[in-house]
Amino acid sequence: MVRVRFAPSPTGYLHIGSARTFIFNWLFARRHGGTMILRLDDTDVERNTQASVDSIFDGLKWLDLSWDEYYRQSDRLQMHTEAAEAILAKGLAYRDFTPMTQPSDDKPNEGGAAWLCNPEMRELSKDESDRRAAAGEPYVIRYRVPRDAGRVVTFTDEVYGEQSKSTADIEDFALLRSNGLPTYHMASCADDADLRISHIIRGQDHLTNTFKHVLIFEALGYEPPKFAHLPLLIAPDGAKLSKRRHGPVVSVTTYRDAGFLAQAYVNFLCLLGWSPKDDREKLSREELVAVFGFEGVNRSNAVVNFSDEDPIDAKALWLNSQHLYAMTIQELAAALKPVLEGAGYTVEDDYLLKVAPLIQERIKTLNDAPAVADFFFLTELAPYDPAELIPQKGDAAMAARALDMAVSTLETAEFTHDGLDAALRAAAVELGVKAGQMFQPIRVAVCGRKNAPPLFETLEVLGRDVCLPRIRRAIELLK
RNA sequence: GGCGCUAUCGUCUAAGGGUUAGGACAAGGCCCUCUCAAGGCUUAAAUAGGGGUUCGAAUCCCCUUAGCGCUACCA
Repeated sequence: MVRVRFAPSPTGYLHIGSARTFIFNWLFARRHGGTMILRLDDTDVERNTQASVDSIFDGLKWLDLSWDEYYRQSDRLQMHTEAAEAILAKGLAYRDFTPMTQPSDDKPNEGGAAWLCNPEMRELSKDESDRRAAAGEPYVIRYRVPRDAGRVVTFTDEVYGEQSKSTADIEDFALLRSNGLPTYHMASCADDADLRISHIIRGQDHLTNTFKHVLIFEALGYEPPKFAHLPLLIAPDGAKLSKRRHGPVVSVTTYRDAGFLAQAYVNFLCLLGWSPKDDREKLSREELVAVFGFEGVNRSNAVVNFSDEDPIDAKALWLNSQHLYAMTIQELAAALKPVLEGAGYTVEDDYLLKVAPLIQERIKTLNDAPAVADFFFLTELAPYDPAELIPQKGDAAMAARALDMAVSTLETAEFTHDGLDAALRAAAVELGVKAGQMFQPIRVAVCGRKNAPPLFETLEVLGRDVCLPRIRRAIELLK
């Protein structure tokens, strides 16, 4: 039975790297008919915030990612503490009464040898330890990492393969803090054991921590789950993504607010550090579930490509456009409606259904829609430069003639794609100008700009009652 | 400093002993075309460096270099 968990600590917004970790867990669970667990690792009371919890839920909701079970570590503290006490009772851990060092002078062992343990505390007699604890002296419980036998801790990572580390290189890490709260290592392992997690899928920054976790599982008398570590997402400068250094690009809500489709963003994130091993780039959620596996996961960190000028990875944008093109008109219209309304336009469903196909392959994000489709919704066109009405290799007089001809043609033409096509082309021939020279002034008159969807469809959707006044107005502007 | 991990076009990646080292994004060009897109074709662009092993190495081994991670009573 596959049971996986995503265990963020609620100390910030939902980071895109965290989102990717959730997605890989989720994909793995869905692929194997397993259980997805969301667990808030909130043992650090100093740094947890409700705002962060909200941001995590917000982000996951937008990405449309679900979970089957939900826990908070803060609700399970007693179990963690008991687990730590049990390890102490077994003699596999000991009390360390060393006063907490000041957080200010904490450059970790810079230049020096690795800190392993304080032998005085490690070798404290049980009587002495019990006496001092009973007297109320504060202490932390440390794991007594086996040192004598030259032991090597090993595990097999599903992504990184065989891993081993000598216990001589593992320090006596803390299990329980002097305030009685468990450390991350303790709480995480106790929960993973208690929740019968089958696969721990998490960032590679935990790869070396895993040796400690294997030791804890062992002390707990629990067979360690399988581990799969994921390469990290990093910035173009090689540093890990941080809000302070890199800004909003690290937060998933940024992409939601930029008009991304959740499925496209999920697709993009999956392609960072994982590959389906064929040449597919655009994959639907179902396709991802069908092919996701650890064999496709890379071992080197992936760069999210952004810059100050282009804050969003170009490939993410391209993938989004691919998903946009793949949508049905109904789906597209539904996604577009709130965006268009947000821009202040009144949007009728039937009308939107006709507009949507015309802008579908002209937008890369939903947010592009208001600018691309404005003339479909504006009662009065925004001011434009009348010079735009003048076609290539033409002059104002030619533009005026074309527009005059357009008016008379459109007064009687059948307002369908084919009808307009035939009528306007015939008009161009009659005028003795190229089709493009005829169409360009009309396009600008009707759309207010040179770049727009194909003319006949556009006129058809807009209708005669909107087109004729706009063209007459353009003729005025030309004078 | 110690320990661990990693290294293919600018970026995401494929190839895991024998390939002209493939694809995608981005960039350039051409085609299509009523503009813009979309689409098609195309150009440029990579195995970090050095040693081995082998008939043959991007691929296996070692060293160097670089990057990242861990080295907290953070997670």
